[in-house]
Amino acid sequence: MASCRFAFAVHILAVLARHGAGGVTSQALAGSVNTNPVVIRRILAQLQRAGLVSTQKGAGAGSRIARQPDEISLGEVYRAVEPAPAFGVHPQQPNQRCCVGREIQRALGEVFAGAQEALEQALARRTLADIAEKVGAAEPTPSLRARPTKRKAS
Amino acid sequence: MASCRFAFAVHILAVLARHGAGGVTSQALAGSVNTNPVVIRRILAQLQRAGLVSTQKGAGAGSRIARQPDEISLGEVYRAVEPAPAFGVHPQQPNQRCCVGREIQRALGEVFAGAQEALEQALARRTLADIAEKVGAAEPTPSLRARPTKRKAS
DNA sequence: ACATCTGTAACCACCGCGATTACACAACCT
DNA sequence: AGGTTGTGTAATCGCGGTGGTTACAGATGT
Repeated sequence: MASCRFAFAVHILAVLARHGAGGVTSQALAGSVNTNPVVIRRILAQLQRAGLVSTQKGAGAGSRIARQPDEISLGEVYRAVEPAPAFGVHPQQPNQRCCVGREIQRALGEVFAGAQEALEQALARRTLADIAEKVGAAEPTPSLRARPTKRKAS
Repeated sequence: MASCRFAFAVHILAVLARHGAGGVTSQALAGSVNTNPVVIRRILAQLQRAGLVSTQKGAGAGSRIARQPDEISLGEVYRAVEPAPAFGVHPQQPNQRCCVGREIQRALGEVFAGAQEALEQALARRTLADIAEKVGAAEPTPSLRARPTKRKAS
């Protein structure tokens, strides 16, 4: 799993948690994450499907968090954004004439399932509130809105 | 982590565990995994560096397992073969003018480390002997060797 | 010497991902 | 209604990683 979608999703939710009821546009979120608004909207769409976020369209629109931050576990966020399993198996079928090749996939499947389970349980023990707390010591973000030009990282 | 190197590595070690002291060539292993011998040798090189396997070069060469199967945990195999962490972070630096952007990486780092730890511990609880046991119910593999060279009781 | 097999470099094709552009649609405002 | 703003989504591009393949030097037993 080399994707950073999960990191982006947690970042987005952390910003939304800080803003509470105030809607935040994808462009503003893109400004904080430092990426393109479309990338944000793609992740936002996944979070909507999972019921973690609600988005209002049209003028003066924006997204807001759909639940209390302490009721959103990072395990949920992970599953919302990374539906594929973290482990890959043989791309080609192993040699069925070899007894190892015949049975290895089943054996590996059990191991992978156990590891995936452990991973998700570890994530499930943390909530978005834990993240927001670590981040929230500072003052509210100034000038998240109104990013007229697209500039590279400072 | 979409790579299947870990699956290949476990497969290779399972075959070696079955063959015990008899050396198995990369070509024979490739026949069981159903891939190219070079792919096998690449993984074999990593397993050698980790001290899990010993290889003899030259004519009539081959690889054999370097420890008892019940003393090789899958966590070791995982670390030998997948040195990179399973979680990716922001490819670009987040916006440092946003308090979330400033702190999110540290917060995510802690979470990721915990999840990675849980994953590796889950793998560490299984050994190669567990895999070999699930696989080993059947009879020894016939005709794993491709070329009619040395005939070794398999 | 010879045959065999490993180690490694080099190269290719493919896939997934993030970034970007473009455009249709929705909602709010005057 | 019309204009403005912002979402949803498709299409495309470039990049990096990965498995597959070929090629070749070096090691080693017979």
